[in-house]
Order: sequence, then C-alpha cells, then structure tokens
Amino acid sequence: MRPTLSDVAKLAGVSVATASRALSNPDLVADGTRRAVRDAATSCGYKINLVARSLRIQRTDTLLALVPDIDNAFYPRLIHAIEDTALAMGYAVIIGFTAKSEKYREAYGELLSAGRVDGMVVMDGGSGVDRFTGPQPDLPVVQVFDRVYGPSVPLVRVDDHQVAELAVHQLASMGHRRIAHIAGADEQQSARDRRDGYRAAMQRLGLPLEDQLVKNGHGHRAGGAEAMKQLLELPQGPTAVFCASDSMACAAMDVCRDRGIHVPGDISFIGADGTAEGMFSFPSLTTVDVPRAEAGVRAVEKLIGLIRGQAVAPDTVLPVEIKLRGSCAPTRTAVAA
Amino acid sequence: MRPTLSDVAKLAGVSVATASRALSNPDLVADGTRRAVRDAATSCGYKINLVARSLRIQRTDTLLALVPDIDNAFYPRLIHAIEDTALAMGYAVIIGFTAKSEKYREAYGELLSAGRVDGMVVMDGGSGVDRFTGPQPDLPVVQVFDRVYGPSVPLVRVDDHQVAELAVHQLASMGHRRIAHIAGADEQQSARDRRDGYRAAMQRLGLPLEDQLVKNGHGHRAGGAEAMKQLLELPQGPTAVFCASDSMACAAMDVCRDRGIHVPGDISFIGADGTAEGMFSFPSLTTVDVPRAEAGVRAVEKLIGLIRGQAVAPDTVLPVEIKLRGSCAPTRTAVAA
DNA sequence: TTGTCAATTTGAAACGTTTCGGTTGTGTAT
DNA sequence: ATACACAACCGAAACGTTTCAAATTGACAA
Repeated sequence: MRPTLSDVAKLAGVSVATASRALSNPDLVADGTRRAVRDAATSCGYKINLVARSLRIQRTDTLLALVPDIDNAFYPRLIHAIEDTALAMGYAVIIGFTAKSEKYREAYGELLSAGRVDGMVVMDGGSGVDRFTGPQPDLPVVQVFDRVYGPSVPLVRVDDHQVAELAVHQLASMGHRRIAHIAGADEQQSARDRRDGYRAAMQRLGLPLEDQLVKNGHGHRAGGAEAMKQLLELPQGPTAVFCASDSMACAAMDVCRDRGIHVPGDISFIGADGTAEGMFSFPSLTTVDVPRAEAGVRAVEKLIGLIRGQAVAPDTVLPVEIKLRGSCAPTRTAVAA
Repeated sequence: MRPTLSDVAKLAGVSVATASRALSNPDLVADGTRRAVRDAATSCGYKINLVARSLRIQRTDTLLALVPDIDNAFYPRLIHAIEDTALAMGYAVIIGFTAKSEKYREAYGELLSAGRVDGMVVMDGGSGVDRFTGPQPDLPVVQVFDRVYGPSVPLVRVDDHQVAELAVHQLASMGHRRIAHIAGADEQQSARDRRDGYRAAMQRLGLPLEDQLVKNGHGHRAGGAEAMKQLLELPQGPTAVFCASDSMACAAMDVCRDRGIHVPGDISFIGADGTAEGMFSFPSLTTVDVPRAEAGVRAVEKLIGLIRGQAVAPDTVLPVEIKLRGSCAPTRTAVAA
C-alpha cells in the first residue's frame, strides 16, 4: 500500500494537519517539526496524492489543449509554447488531438466539464460551437486562430486579411499581375479571410480578379497539388501563386517541378504560416509567417487569467511578417525593365 | 455552484447512493427511479466530478505518454495509435513532450507517482533510468523502441540490427560496395544498434568496412547534412549511403542536390523509419519502415495489461519492411553488366 | 396473521488531502 | 501571581464520489 499523509504523520509523531502544512506550507510550522516530517516522508517514500489534493482545493492545476492534428506542421510550435508557458506558471497540460473523429472532441470536452482540468485552449476549428453556451457558459476557454465559439470566448489570432495582402503586395511589387490563389479549408474562418483578403488586395491594386485564378486546395497537400494542376491547364496561367498554407504551396511547387516548370523562373510562390516544410523545400518558400509561439504564450496567459477570475481582452491580434526566400522572383518583364 | 450528486438526489427524491447507481450502474436500480434520476440530472445540468470519482475508485482511467519531441516526424503516427487504442479501451491520454528539458520529464514523472495517471508509455530515450527502481518499482510503465529502464520494464521494439541489414543488403544487391553510414544520436540504443547492424552486414558481405565511411549525424537534419559534407570530401567517396533516419537522409540528399550531385544517378540513399518526409522528398526516399502504429497499439495493450495486474511479455519485437522508392539505383557498373 | 425471500433503497464509511477554529504551552508585561 | 499575546499544533469537517452492510418494501406462501 502506498504511504499516505497519515502514515507520514504517525512516523513523525505529529498530526495529519501538521504533516500537511510541513510539506506544503513550511513557514507555518516549527523548524524541528518540518525536518521531522520531511525525513519521515522521504524515509517511507511518501508521494502526495494529487487527486485527493485536487478534490480538496477544487483545482487541478491542469490545462487542456485541443489540437486538430499532430501531423500538421502548423501546430508543434504552438503546442510547445503552450506547454512552456503553462509549466512555467505552474500548470500541467493535457494535449488532445481531435481531428480523427467527433468522438475525440467529446471525450476531451468531458475532461473540462467533469472538472479534470481547469480550462482549455482550443486550436480546433471543428464543431461543438454550442458546447459552452449551455447551463455553465462560464467554463474557462480560449481559442486560437479560429473563431468557433461565440464572441464571449476570448480569441488570440492574426489578421488574416493582412496575411493575404502582404503576399499579394509582395508579388505585385515584383511585377506579377496574374496572381492566383490556392485557398484553404472552407470551414475555417482563417481560410475564408485569406481568400477575401486576396480578393481585396487584387482589386485595390487593379489586378485581374478572375474566378478561375482561385482554386480550393482544402488546406492539405493533395488538394494543393490538384489545385495547381488545374491552374496549369488554364489557357493563360498565373505567373505567381499565393497559397493559403505552406503545405499546399510545397505540394504545388512539387507539381511544377514534375512538369519541368521552373520555380521561381517560370512561376513564383508565396505560402503562409511559416512552417518548417517551407524552409526545407526546394526552392525554399517565401511565406507570411504567423507568430505561433507568441500566440501560444498569449493564449495560456489569457486562459490562466480567466481561471483566476481576472478580466481578459476578448480579442488579441498579433502581427504577421513576410519572410522572403527563394520561391519568388521578379517577372521577366520586370527584370528587363 | 455546480450541481453535485446530492443535488440530483434531492431533486429526484432519492438518496445519494441510489442516484450514483442510477447513473453509473443502471441495472441495479428500478426503471422508474432510473428515469427520475436521469431527468433530474439533465434538468439541473449535472456533470460528474471525475476527480472525486477517481479518489474514490482509486483509478484515473488516464495514461501518460512521454514523447521526446513533437517536431520529430517519427512520433505522430505512434501517438495517434496510442491515443486511438487507449480511447477505445476506455482511457484518456496525456501526452508529455520531454525533449525541451529535464524539468519537463520530472514534471510529468510526478503525474505518475502522484497518482494522477494510472500508467505511462515512454518513447523517450532520455535519462531517468533509476526513477522506477526505488521504493515503488511496480508502477505500470511500458517503453517503446528504446530501452532506458531495466529489463523489468516491458518493451515494444523492432530489431534494429535487422533494419540496418535490410538496407545494406538492398544496396549491395544493386551492386554498391562502398556503402557509407550516417548514424543517429549516440545516446539512443536504437541508433547504436543500427550502426552495429551496418557493420555486421558489411562484414558478412565482404564489403569495405572503413571508419571514414561512418559519420555521426546525431539524428537530426543539421547533423545529417554535416556528415554528408564530410563524406563528399573523402578522396574516394561512397556510392551509396544508409542513414539511420529519414530526416538525416533527406538533409543529406539536399546537400547532394546543392552540389549538383545526382540522386540516385551518382549516389544512392536509403533511410530508416518510414516517415512522411521521405515520401515527399525529391527523389522520394527508399526506407526501412518501422511499424510505429502497431507499436503504439501493442504498447497500450501491454500497459493496460500491467495496470490490471496481468502478466505481460517483457519484450515484443515487431517486423520491419523495406520500402523501395526513387532514391536508390544500381551502380553504373551493375547496369552495364 | 406471520415468516421468508428477493428486489430496492439507504445511511454511513471511505478515498487522501487541506484548512477552519480551537487548544495548548511558552514567554512577557502588568 | 494574573492576564495576555503569540506561536505551534491538533481535531474534525469538507471536497464529491462509490460501495458495503443494513434496512425497507412488497409479494407470496404457510
């Protein structure tokens, strides 16, 4: 049987109350007693029972982080930041991957409503919108990058219109006019915003805004490749492509390579997100970098604020930044000029 | 205040005991009562308190999975399999990433010894060897792919000698004689085994076993690239390279491309692990595939067996398989012959 | 009526902490 | 001496479940 606090107390010749304080609130106890209790604890191999502790103090000091998919290169840095920040602030983190099925999301949702975690940060664009508008609407939840719950749930994000605008402006400044867009998964607000941002930027710059230049890549490699193939079949194809994610951009570049089309000589690419794939692709991918690490930090700070009953900003917008790499170049005409 | 079981009981006009059984052991209660309790529960928005439950039943139905790094392409599939299997068997999973620092590993280790989880599967080659040989050596732990604890801790793995042998034999059968090896992180048993396996296979086939043909790539991209550069500076370089991981192989291939060396025309590559990187590289990478999904399943089954006090096999060895792709080709002389 | 039995239900204990309110004992000021 | 302040400690309650052992109920046979 695992030794409990009362075993320790007996061994040290004090009451359970004193043993508890000696271990978790040492200043409230005399020096000798403290030492006696500590010695007793180590000598019998005492380990606190966190479950009992949680029940008593009504906190678990644990957070839940809901991520769609671990395979997606977008999330690791975000997850690391969340974990770092949480641990530094005294919380453990449970990470739940929900993309596989709705059952997963439910299973993890239970953890929150059943009090096994104190709060939750959601990076998951999936369903479940009304889960936290029921009888207990006040569970601590923060969402990152994608609004899925109502406005009462705080959000940390970037301005996705701006993401698209930066990309389009960069390409336009290199002389490109026929700029195509490969869009992300339609059910994600961020993907829709990037598409809208692309349209707005094209319009504002007076560039051709053709429906055939916009293809849906659904946010994954296969979709990106398929979209690129369609673009290449156009009678008058694009000279540059803005892809809503790096993974789609890499897949699209691979299609070009397979067909002997040179990047960036024949066609330029800009991705978005700033994931590792784009750094190791050939050529390396120009991208609009999304500050995922900072988003993770801010989200956790916000969440812990919520848990502690502090007022937190409902909407935090982080700045994005374009990273110029090898995948885009001026048009031939621009070079000639 | 969140409603508790006693609120539900009051509302339904029964005792707490009956309310509990109505919800968690419905067959032990009369039809009408069951319905009354359930109605009361939903009407007041009752959610069970899992912490209290865990304290009482002395189980958390939660497992801990320790992974070195989420950035490493090796682990996602393993993690998914673990999560799937665990959820299907009624357990939740906490995933802990430990590579960042020793503190992390300790923080997560606490969860196990403090009773917040029932058991742990370790995919982590780091230190902590003696953590489970103390006063409570009997905590349920299963390790995957890398032996770090004593033989009393069950292990699920592949035969890493065989991994290397498959690769070397494949290259030899294509006419290669000067086969180099880029090894993985020295502190991992599996990396050492692959190096030994490479040596054994070379020797058995009567191929040149030169120290200069073995470089340490430390298991990551940068190391792999560096190792490749050294190999290319050799007066008589290799015609083929077996890399202990796909990521090192991809980095090494990138080095070759940058220098205008054609793969597989000038030099062939075989990686190991079977991660996604190798599928999307150019050329696509021949690799010795490690059945990570199956390993995850077996590990969880084993762990739950341990938790339930069943006897489990101390050592499970899974088969590996070579996947032929575009990165290796017969030597010119072999082609000519 | 009484007794027997099974089907339901219940009170109370238990899980291992933390913490409130109260008691003890020591030393200091009166 | 008495009163008082204060530090150190302790008993017991509480957190919200589950479950044991006992009690209640109702049906039915003797």
